[in-house]
Amino acid sequence: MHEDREAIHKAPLFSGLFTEELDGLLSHARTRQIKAHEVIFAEGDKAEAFYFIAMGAVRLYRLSARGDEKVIEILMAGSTFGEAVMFLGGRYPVYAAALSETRLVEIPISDFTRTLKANGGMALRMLAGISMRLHQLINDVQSLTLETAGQRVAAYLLEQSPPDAQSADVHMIVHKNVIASRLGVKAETFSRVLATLRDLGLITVSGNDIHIVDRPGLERWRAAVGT
Amino acid sequence: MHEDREAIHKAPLFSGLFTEELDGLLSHARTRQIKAHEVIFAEGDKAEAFYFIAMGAVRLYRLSARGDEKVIEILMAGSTFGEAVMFLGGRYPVYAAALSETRLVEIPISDFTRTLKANGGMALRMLAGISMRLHQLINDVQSLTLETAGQRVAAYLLEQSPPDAQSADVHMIVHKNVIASRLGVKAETFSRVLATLRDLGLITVSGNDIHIVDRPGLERWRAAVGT
DNA sequence: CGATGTGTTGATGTGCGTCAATAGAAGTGG
DNA sequence: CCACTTCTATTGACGCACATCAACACATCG
Repeated sequence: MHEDREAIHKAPLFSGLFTEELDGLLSHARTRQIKAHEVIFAEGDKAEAFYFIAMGAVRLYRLSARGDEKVIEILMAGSTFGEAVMFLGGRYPVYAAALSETRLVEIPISDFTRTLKANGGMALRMLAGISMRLHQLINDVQSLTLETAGQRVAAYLLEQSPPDAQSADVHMIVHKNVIASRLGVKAETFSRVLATLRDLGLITVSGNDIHIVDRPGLERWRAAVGT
Repeated sequence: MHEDREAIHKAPLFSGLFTEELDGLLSHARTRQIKAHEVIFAEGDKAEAFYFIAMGAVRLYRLSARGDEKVIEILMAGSTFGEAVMFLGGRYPVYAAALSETRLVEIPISDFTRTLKANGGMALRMLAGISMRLHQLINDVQSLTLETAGQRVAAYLLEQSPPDAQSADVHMIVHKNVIASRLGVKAETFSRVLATLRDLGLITVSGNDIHIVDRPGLERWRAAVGT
């Protein structure tokens, strides 16, 4: 039926669904092709659907009264978004925009709640998924208040690479200013931190590829100073 | 049966339960009396129960590697905590400690998940509750990155008072350093902000009671400068 | 090949944290 | 009920991490 059926079935939220349940969920789903930088929904918009990213990448963000932007989350293909907020008075609490050419599967909320009621396990998996995001946000709040910019950047590099490796490669798919905003840092500061890490011999940078030369050293630098 | 039965039934999460369901939920519940400053659980502890606050107040917080503390949430009587994280690998992601003499009802997770499976509506209400916390954390992340300390303090005062009033009274039950940490500010800065607001004639302070003299003015001050 | 966007680096400013001193408030014990 | 300790809050002086402003290097693209 749907061209992205298989991919959707692999998403954590839906992996436990039976074939018929998935069909029911997707019965009114439609595919949307989104151009880079295009806004998918705005904060305050009525939430009538949530989304599965079949291809591309999406950023969720907030705008301050002065127009400054804070990226809350960066989402890649295979993720869902918008489902965590549907229960919240029916309004999206964030903006969503495509970071690159993106293909989305748009699933109406009504189909979703119907499937949810019929499938107890799905409710539990969804609770688990939302809990993970909750946990992530708690981490963000902590690091925004208790850690330096340098520590946050280092933490980002470390969590983008396997924990037990001596060295690793991190490829930054999205623009650096987006990552910077996600980390709660200005783009200039992000650049400077990478420069000092490079000068310390902990990493090498070429374009959007960062090679972590000395992971343990990076961990130590993070714990010790972060500046 | 349980002395706090009625109060528990009024909590949003449980208000839709039938009598027998509530009985099942509370069948293994026990009451715990907690002294001020006592730790209820630590980050990383195995999550085997969640809690209803029958009396008193609780703070949820994180500790940095250097021992610095960030208050994530302040909870008063009638609230539940710990239920949002049970799905997360069975570990609490935060510390919980009593802010004053506190009486808790401790409900084992096993009873909870059983009730959850039997009651689809409860799963939905729980999703709604977690979504609210998620929303709150998104707000926190935004204001920590895009607003000044002054704006956060002003926002706190404004959300503690009715939106349409010209003036209002805010009573701070917990110590100012706890509120400050919740807002992501040092206690000294919190004190200074209140002082400038007082000097501007927007509020008056006496002990733990703040009187908002000019709410619209406070809103304007928040939007305009925040410093 | 100019134009536009992204990243780097330098100079400068400042919001807020840090350190420190003091004043009250609250609790303790005789 | 009053000395004494202990804790919370306030206020000042100072420093620093990071933002801001600005100039420039590069890359991409029509």
